[in-house]
Amino acid sequence: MKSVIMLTNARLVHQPHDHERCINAALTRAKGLCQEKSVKLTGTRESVLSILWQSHRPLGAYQIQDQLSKLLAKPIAPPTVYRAIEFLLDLSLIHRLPSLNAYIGCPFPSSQHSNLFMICNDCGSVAEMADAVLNEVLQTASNKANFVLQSQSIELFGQCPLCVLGNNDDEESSVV
Amino acid sequence: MKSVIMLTNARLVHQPHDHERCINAALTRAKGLCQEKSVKLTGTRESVLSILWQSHRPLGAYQIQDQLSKLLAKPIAPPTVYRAIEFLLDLSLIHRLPSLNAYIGCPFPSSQHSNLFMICNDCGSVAEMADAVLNEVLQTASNKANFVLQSQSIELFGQCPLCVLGNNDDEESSVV
DNA sequence: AATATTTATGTTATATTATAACATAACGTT
DNA sequence: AACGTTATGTTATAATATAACATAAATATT
Repeated sequence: MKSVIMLTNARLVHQPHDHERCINAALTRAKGLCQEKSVKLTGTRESVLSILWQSHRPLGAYQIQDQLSKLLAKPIAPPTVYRAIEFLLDLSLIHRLPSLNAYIGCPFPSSQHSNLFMICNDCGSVAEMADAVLNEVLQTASNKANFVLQSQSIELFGQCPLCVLGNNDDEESSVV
Repeated sequence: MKSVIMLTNARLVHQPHDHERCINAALTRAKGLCQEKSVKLTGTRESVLSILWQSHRPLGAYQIQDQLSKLLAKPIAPPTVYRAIEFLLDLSLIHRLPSLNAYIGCPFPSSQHSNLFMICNDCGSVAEMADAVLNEVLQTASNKANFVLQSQSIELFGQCPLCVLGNNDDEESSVV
């Protein structure tokens, strides 16, 4: 029996929505998780998380740096950014998308799940999905090869529903 | 009806074998494919492909550069390497592993297949697998989200059979 | 409260991966 | 041979990431 059949933020990502709720929910989750784990969500870390949640598009480390510098109104060096990223990655509050060298907020941290991402080649939006069936298939495939599966990175590239419909006129700005 | 149920080089990768055959087969396939497509497998390109086939471990661009410089006995600049890489990637003679910023020879180019890689965290070996069931599941997942799937990158990390058994003493050198 | 210890951040420098831009050479066609 | 095309050489630099050490802030210990 599986605890999770499927979990995704795809519908949310792929249609207009009250994005403030996404941001608030993410920050609330993060605070709870940090308390739970007795680690500190410092100002810098919270700022980076909040920056990553400004949209459903991933940001590169140096994009984060730019925004963090503006937000804090002082110059920020790369190590500061990468340290915050590392902290957030460790808690699974964010994910790294290896194909893009970019980072994105995780919509359901603390739930055990595979990281499947649907990346829109047009607008750059990224939706995450956890699918029990997929995990089983991957496990089965690994078993066949006597490979002991420890972690995985699944990136799907294509067109999101909005871009398929062509309604996504200004693709660089339309995805919140 | 599927043309391919499952295709993998996992058994080969994960056990001692006559690796010369791997190399020769890869070069032969490459020549055939290039002829077929009327493109040229120049010396540089063939050298890079051959370097990538020296083992079942991926190499970074600058590792390729080192080896290419030695092989050709003259200094090689990055663009030369990246051009050869691009050429080989376009023909699917090699793959890029985004998580590793590294490149590896493809054991079955010209067959339509998803790129699933099983990457050993211990010895660094990489086996490739094409699985029709997996592709279906990914297609289904995409459909559920109205996402039009165009391409994918699937990387599995874990322990290969040899490393699980602990027989892989010198892990850096044991995987041919 | 003062001190020590740990944790987080600042700072400087540099490693690693990848590409842009332009020059030259090799090749194929007429 | 002259031409256009394709491939490679060359130089410089962009983009991503980390090492190493210094300082500061927070927490614990006395």
